[in-house]
Amino acid sequence: QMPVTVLMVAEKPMLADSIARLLSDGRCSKRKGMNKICSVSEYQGDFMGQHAFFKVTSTCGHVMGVDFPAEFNNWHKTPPVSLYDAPIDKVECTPEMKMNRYLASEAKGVDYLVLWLDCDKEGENICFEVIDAVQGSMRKPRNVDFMSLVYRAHFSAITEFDIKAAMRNLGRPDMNVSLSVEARRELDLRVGCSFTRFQSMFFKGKYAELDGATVSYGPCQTPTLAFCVNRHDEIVNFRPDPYWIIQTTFEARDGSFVKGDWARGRVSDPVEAQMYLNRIQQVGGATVTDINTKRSERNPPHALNTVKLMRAASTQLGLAPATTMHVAESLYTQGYISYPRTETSCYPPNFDLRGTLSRQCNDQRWGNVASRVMQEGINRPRGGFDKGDHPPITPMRSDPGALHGDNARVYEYVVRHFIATLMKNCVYEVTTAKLRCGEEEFSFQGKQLIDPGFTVILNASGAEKDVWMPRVERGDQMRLRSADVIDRPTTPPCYLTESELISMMEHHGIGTDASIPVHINTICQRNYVTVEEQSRRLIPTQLGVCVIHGYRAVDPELVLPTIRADLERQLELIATGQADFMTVKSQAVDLFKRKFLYFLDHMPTFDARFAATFTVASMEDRRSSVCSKCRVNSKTPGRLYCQACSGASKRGADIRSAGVVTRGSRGGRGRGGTTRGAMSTGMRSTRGAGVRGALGGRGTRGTRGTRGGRGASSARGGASEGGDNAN
DNA sequence: GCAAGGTC
Repeated sequence: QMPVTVLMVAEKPMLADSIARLLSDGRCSKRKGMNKICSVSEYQGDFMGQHAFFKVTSTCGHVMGVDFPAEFNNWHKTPPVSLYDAPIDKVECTPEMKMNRYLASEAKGVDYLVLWLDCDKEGENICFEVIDAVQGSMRKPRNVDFMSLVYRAHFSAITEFDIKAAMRNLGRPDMNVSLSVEARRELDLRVGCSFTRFQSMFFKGKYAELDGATVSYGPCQTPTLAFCVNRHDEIVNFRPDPYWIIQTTFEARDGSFVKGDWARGRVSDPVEAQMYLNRIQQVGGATVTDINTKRSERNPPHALNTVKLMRAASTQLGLAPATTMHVAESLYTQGYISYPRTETSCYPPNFDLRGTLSRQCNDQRWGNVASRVMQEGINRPRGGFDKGDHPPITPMRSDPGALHGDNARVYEYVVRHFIATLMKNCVYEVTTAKLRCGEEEFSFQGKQLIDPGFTVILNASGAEKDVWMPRVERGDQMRLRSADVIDRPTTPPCYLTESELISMMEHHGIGTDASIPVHINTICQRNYVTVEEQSRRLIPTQLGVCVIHGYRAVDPELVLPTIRADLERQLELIATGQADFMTVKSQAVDLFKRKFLYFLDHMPTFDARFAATFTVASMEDRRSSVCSKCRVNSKTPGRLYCQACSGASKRGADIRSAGVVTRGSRGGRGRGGTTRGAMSTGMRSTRGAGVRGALGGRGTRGTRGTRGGRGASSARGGASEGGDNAN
């Protein structure tokens, strides 16, 4: 009997390898695929009761991407609003990989297809990309529905147990889930590109400091920026609130001094504070009324996942998330650490904790701690979540001293974190003494470390330290050595740290573990924020602030962190089969199209924030060929500054330091003129036919009239919606 | 040239 051939496809080369090894009990042979990136592992076995020849390979993430047809990618010939109705092409993500051709060639003459793509929405979508790629070359018996030859493996961990169980219980790929991803991809493209193109063209040449910058919008990047600007606004709008405290020093029996914390904390009236001070000074001493010792413990951290690594590397190593992931990737490919992109924060049940730990026992830096943990026995960590993607990030082998720089530092963190997860709680005691001074109460505290536990290896900033306090007993009398009224204003919050921003993004479901560093990079590259070197705090530039304030004035929904969650909720209806793909998609496209048209109508409102911040590039300025900053006669036509100076502005220096503007009458007219100009550039089209004639095709007046006429109710609906939202 | 999502 001839064996059947089964093609199995995973989402990344490394996974194909693992799956083949696990399913074949290590008896598989491996060869390189024709695209040099993927490989094929082959083995013989059993499939549906038949003798079978298995070929396990993979894609490399998505096979296909979305884009507009070439003729829509000319910014000047395509009105941005037409991107809401434009056709969308699927193009190969990475043409060099020739992924479609590769998959088709491996599928030649194959009888069955088993899809091992990641068990998330994107993975379900890639399933159908693979199906499209192989459908033409698989063997198709007559009178058999092709999809009956296609199976989907559902697995939640890359372990022998899970993978073999998945193979025994194969299901089918879920078209609805895939369609929900398709809808999201389409929407992100239409919305992101339309707003970005329109804004960039609107502002082109308008303000000196912007200098032709791309003014982008995106459903992830913009809410991310909004988090930073929110904090900026809190800081700017902060009004210090004065308050008064009483600072006291008491003397213990042994002659040592200790500061007392006033039970009232603070008062808002200086006269009142003075009154209390007088009373306290009259009493002149205090009695210890209570001593209370409380035991506290801190748990070791959960197993390390991507988000935690990025946050720790930002705060403790001062590395940008993108840098951290780049370094982690390189450590992974060199075999130092496990796969670094994972959401899972607990070890799988059969994880070899002891083996992993034993490989660290000879290291000079932490070997003694690792050995001690080996001897005393590891503390199996509790808590954390298994997201079913990959095991947590752990060290795989020791470093013989070969690693340097950031590689060494990230590796060290991964090792220290791993060892910490296997150690005991940090235990300490806090002793609080209460004092009575007439009617007033004070207290002071001391802290004693009982067992440092995991904190000896993970030198986190919050490591518990001993805090000294004098020895006192209940009933002790303590002399008041000093008492003063101190006035203190409340202080504004600090700018967001990168680590806090990552947490907020994760909490609101903005981006994924893999895309969070990308979005943070984007808002830096677009000149919306700068990162303070030491603290890694994100400080919005004037441009960043203008963009967010502009949207808030027109349609605040566009920058809310919920905008993505709301969309995902709609898409979930597609995924669960409760709603039709086309219906939900066109509703969402329609909603954003209305928002976009509303935005166009209210461009003067949006622009007002920019006009109040930046210098209008006058016509003379634009015609002049002398750079207005360095006065060198080498300026690119149409730009205010020469190449050298505008290069500096691209790094953010200019926009940050941009002064407040000159709003002359000429500037006002100039702005109006530019507005119309940009609008008509955006709306006028000679190629209206394929693009829903109503929105293109006519002159400026006609366009506005036509749009108003055709979609008056919807456009107005958008308007009132935006208005309601503003309240 | 534009978004966000995979992965290398």
